Amino acid sequence: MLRRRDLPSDAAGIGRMMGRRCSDRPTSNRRSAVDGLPQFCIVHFAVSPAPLPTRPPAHPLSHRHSTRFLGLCFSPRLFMDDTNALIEQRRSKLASLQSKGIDPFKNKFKTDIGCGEAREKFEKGEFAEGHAVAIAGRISSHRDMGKSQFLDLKDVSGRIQIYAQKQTLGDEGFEIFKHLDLADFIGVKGTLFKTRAGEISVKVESFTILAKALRPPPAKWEGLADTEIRYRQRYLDLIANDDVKNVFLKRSAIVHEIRSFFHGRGYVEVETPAMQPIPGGAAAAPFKTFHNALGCEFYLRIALELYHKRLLVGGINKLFEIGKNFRNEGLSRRHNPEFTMLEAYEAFGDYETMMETVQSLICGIAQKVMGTLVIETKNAEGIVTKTIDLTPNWRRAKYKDLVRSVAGQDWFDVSSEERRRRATEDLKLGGDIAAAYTDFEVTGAVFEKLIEPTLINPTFVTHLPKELVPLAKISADDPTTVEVFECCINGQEISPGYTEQNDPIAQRQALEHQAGGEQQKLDEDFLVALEHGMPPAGGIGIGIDRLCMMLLGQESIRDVILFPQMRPK
RNA sequence: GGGGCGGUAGCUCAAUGGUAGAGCAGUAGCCUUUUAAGCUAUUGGUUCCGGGUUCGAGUCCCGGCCACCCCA
Repeated sequence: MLRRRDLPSDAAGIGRMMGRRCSDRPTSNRRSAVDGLPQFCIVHFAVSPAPLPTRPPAHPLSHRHSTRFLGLCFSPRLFMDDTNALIEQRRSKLASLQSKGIDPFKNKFKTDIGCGEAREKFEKGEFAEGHAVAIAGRISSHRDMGKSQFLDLKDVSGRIQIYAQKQTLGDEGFEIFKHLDLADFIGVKGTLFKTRAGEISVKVESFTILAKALRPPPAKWEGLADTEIRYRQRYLDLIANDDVKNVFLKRSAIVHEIRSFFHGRGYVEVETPAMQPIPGGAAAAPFKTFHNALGCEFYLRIALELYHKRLLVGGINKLFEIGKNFRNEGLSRRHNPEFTMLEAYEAFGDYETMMETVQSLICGIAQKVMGTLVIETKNAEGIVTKTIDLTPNWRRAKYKDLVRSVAGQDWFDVSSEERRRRATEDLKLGGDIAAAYTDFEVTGAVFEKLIEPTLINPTFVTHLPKELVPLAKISADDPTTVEVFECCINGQEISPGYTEQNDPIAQRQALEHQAGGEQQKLDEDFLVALEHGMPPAGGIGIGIDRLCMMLLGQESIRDVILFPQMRPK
């Protein structure tokens, strides 16, 4: 969705990230090949906490294997000298367990139900008192009563209390049980019951230590507040803050609904290149990388669009893709350098078709994931601070009418100099309007600063000036505008949609005009594809991160992205 | 890029320029249905880093790093 306003607004971040090579990326989290359980690097040294070599030894295996080995075992943070008394104590408990012949890092534990599920089923009467369960989870709190102990066990399904008694576990078993710390993973076999206080619990008959935590977790009650730790070590955030975990579980549900929506309408899900020789489909600064074997540069994609249109040419009539885009621009509450974009195209449709699609999609998600079409944001006191009503049909407004409503009915009749004067002086947008702005960019600033932030309930803004959108078709009823909508919700643009340009000659002219002869190379291969004939089509893009912000009431994009971009420490 | 706010124990936070504290967590005890369990005792600090002012700096000044917010 190529638009003028996508031009970089901040050159600060450019350069910093340039030249980073793929191979610099950290090794991703690995999973055990044996049973699919997450396996932490710490495992490999737990058995022998001997002094480590300062550098990894040369490894005789292939490149791939040695990389994997390094990623698993020689993470530079592993056994850093940031130990403190708490870590020392946990290590000595580990050593004590090992001296008893216990390996507190297991490969597998077979559960038959989740912690929260077991609790729920007992509550609903589906499980009777005494029902046997095998559960596993992380210890989230601990109440020591001497010869009996209460612990809370948590997994993704929720929490359940477990109750361990000395007489059940025996002297030896109980002694080992007392080696447990907050944050350890254990597996438990036992029976469901309700305590005197009415708490649904599992009476422990046997237990297995599955993973000993060698570092203390964040406080159980206060949670984790330090934003830097929350983002850099998101796993701690997820452990400590249930509401954060729920945001990401809901995000998964939202993406799941998007997929089923499009599959249900007969769309084909596609995957197109993230590494592109010419980054097109938007006007944004790209990241550059280098392919060694091919000996040439590639750019990380800034949009999906041009490859999707190639697929329309190829006869895939209805298609969608959910994927990462990368823009080498500033970071903010609403911008992350990599972000997730949905694009969808439907041959023989137009922007009207796609307005219906966007509305149905978002309403369907809201209904299924949030259970409502009225999204309320509450503050810390629980008072509703913002309400977004998604009930169809959504408002439609022409771009020029909206501008006239705030900038004067004669806005488009006066001279461009007068428009610039009014914007800077009367509308007090002086700081927002650069001297280099063209006339339509001045109007664009009026829209962006004074109108878009007010569009809380969904509004399709239509009939945008043709200069803003070079990839769309001219409106039949107003040739100065294009058949385009911008769907604004929550004061920000959530989804643009077009009647896509399928005239290869008009497309070339528009791109040449847009490119301005400087920063963008023309994607000739794309233009050749159009010359082979692209069916008329409607297309949309939806920023998934911003959609999640809106639906989940999050004010910062960093709170809907698991690992937001941070400057390396 | 500019402005603002901040960085203190594992976590959440205090501390007029004058001995760095609390709660939770931890440790050692007591307690076999507790639940932010309780009771007793107790450990724990390169106050982000580097300079400076001062008899004395967590605090004031300068520089840097990191993060968040606002603006561009």
